[in-house]
Amino acid sequence: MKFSKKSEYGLRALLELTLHYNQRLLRRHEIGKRQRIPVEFLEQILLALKRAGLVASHRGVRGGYALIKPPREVTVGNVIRVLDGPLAPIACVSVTAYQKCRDCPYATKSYCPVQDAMGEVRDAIAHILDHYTLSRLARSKKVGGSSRRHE
Amino acid sequence: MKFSKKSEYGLRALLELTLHYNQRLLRRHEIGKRQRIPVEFLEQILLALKRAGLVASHRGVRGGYALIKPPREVTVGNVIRVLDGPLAPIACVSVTAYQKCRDCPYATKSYCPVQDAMGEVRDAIAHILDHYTLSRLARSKKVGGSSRRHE
DNA sequence: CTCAACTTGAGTAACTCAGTTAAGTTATCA
DNA sequence: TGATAACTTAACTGAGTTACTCAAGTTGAG
Repeated sequence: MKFSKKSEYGLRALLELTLHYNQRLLRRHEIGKRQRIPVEFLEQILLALKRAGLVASHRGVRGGYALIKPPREVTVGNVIRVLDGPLAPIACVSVTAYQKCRDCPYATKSYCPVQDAMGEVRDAIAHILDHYTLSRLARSKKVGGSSRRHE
Repeated sequence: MKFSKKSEYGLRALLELTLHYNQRLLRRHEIGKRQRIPVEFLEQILLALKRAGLVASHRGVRGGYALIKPPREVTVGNVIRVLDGPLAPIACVSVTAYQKCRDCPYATKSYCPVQDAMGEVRDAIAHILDHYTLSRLARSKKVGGSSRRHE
């Protein structure tokens, strides 16, 4: 039950692009240095985000990357689905990538206990991440309350 | 962002044991057949659950496995943490296995945007799974509402 | 004292993750 | 127009994980 580095780097890269939204292009090297992401790996990530229509790139000496959708309209859920695949913890409760379980004794029945529990989890994750926008991410400052939980 | 087969099988095995709680021992072969779990793999899972104090086993001809904690006191969260490790989607928001991010530019600061979002997710997952008990799992019948979502 | 069960550890094929390498293509500016 | 600094694309790799399988035990009821 983990998100990949790809998603984490992707979010941090988009955060950087959000901070310069409508201002200027950022070179991958610049993003990589500021967010401490290996540049060649970052490349792959930006490419995927480009194919998904979230960022655009310009080549040449004054080239670079820019966010092309308003930060308010891009959610963390969008980003993670592009880079990590569906949010659902098991395929049989996925909304975007449903797959029937093979070899599950409940697959042919009208209910499944595990599906029941996992469905709730999926809904909760999706509800949070599909409402968490890049602009909110960019606004986050000192945390108070439940984060920084150290233990 | 996936739970492993191990967790899924583990839950289904415990479900089977829940149905015979305080009644009789179940042989691994019996559990494996009814829940369609490869017996040798199931073995490993039951062993882990035994070490975690959830089940007990008897050897010999009339041996088998039994749940030793009341189904009402065992949660899906417990089980998944035993079989899959911490629930948190990234280590820096884990309550049970916190680890500082290496090489994150925010690691030394007093806030982190990604941590913020992921912390919410962790709390939501934990809240659901730490309240979902085996007895509830065993009671689940025909689903109505948000499950069986097919798409 | 045997046989059916559990116990333990080691092994493995397939896959995924987190990058790296290399060989391009484009666009700007001198 | 040509050097150069950027992006583009695909192939490759080493380490680790997943989902098992195999083999050689140990235990205890009958």
